[in-house]
Amino acid sequence: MEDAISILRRCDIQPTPQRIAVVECVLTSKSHPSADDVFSGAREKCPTVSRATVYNTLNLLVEKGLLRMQTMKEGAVVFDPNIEKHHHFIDEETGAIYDIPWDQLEVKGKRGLNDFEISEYQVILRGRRKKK
Amino acid sequence: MEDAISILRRCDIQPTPQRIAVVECVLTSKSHPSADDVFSGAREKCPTVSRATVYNTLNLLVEKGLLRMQTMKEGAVVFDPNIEKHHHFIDEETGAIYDIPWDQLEVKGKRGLNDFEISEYQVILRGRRKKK
DNA sequence: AAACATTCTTGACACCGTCTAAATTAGTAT
DNA sequence: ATACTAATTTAGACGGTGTCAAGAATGTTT
Repeated sequence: MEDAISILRRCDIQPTPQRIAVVECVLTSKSHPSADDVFSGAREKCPTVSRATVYNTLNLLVEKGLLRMQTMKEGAVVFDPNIEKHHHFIDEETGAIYDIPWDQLEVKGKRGLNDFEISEYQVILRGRRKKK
Repeated sequence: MEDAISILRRCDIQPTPQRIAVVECVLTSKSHPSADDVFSGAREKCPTVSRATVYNTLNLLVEKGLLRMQTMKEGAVVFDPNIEKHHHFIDEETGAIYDIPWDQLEVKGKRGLNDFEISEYQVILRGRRKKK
């Protein structure tokens, strides 16, 4: 697994201890951390890191295409390290977000969307995850 | 067009001047007002209405099924008076949200979603609206 | 009118995210 | 190494969104 420093270098971002902590945290975290989740995690590795640096770094990573920003939960944006195209399922009871592989849903557009130039899309499903 | 008082009565909500102002505002507003949009509008009809009352009323209306709450814009929830099933298109330049009629897109699920009990879904499209 | 229940307002509060100024750090040149 | 410059980080202030509690106002019942 590529380590945080190489990742940062590959993206022309200077690897500082703070940024390394953020990257390590994002990559090992559950799949859809909020900025605050990352902040807490990064604090453990680098106790002096500030809120502003975490936000700055996350935004940098989004700019460079390492993360996607998703506004799905109320009140807070979440970050998605899965940058492949995929859909999302939101458990209405727990709020958990699950990735749905792109090819498990097929979306077919009918006529009538001529006014719009679509650059991307995704399906957002809501419901309950079955306890198996 | 049904007036605000009848709408409130129909939903077993006591029609007070403040609530009437909120309902009138939501129904005549552009299609996806934020809570703050509604607050500003309601202030014009009822200058003493408070922020808290606007939030309370909007949540009441969502409970009763008169509005849908959507978390699509960053930083703020928007309310959708269109409670028919429909999809959404978000203009990435302007942030404007357009409704896409339900039958203009067809979503077909493949096998593999057995773990999930889907209660609702929608497609979110992003891009640019063509200036015709 | 008195008692009661609803509703509304005000102001305080918590949270998210951004911004700024100042301090620290890293990088470069001498 | 030293000095200089640029990049980065920090702490705290700030604005916006949304919630909450206490009291004031309103309406209803008796």
